[in-house]
Amino acid sequence: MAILLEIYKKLYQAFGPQHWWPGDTPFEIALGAILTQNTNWGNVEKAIQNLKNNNVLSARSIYEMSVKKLAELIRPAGYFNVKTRRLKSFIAFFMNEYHGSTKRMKGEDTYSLRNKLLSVNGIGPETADSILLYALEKPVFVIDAYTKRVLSRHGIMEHKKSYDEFQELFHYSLKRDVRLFNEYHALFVKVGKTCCKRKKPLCDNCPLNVNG
DNA sequence: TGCCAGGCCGGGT
DNA sequence: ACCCGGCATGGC
Repeated sequence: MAILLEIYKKLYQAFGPQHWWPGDTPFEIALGAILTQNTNWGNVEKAIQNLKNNNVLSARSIYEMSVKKLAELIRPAGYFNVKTRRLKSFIAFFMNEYHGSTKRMKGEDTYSLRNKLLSVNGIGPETADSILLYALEKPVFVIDAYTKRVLSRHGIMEHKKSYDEFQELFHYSLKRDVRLFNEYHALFVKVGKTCCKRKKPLCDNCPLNVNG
């Protein structure tokens, strides 16, 4: 299955490096992963900026913050009531299990850490894997709506297949490399935003269609 | 101006 | 094991 590597090369040639994740620290990346659930990244940036402007972008600060205050600050990210609960759940887990230290969290075995993250209310497979890959630099491939759309539209895998089935395709086909997984997922988002959009059945000058 | 955005949960079948 | 409604703001 060298096809996945071929696709990667074409996307990289077309779009270049994406410089992900757009966040300064592992903790900020983890928060961003929760805030961006089904949400435009631009809105997430506003929420994170609000936290920064109030000097509360830390586990301890958010842990001690009232629900009302947190909801107010992350409001631009949408679903703010739901996401306030989810941020609180994640940070309670983060404080209890790792004393608010991303280094400690990073030291845990990837497989068991993933299962623990999935047990936190509000963290599903994509959010867990985004934290593992982009915040903790674990070689875990992130599947999202764009990945499914692009692969299904190009006949690589049926859209209805599960998250785990899509992920296995990458894990079995590619070298487990953090840099590769980082760039590849970011490129799926890029191509999904630019030329593989929802309502367009197909697009000309798609870098994956040119030649073959 | 309606559609879309880097999901996930809980209840029902 | 799937299917679905709910959750909400802001940009185009």
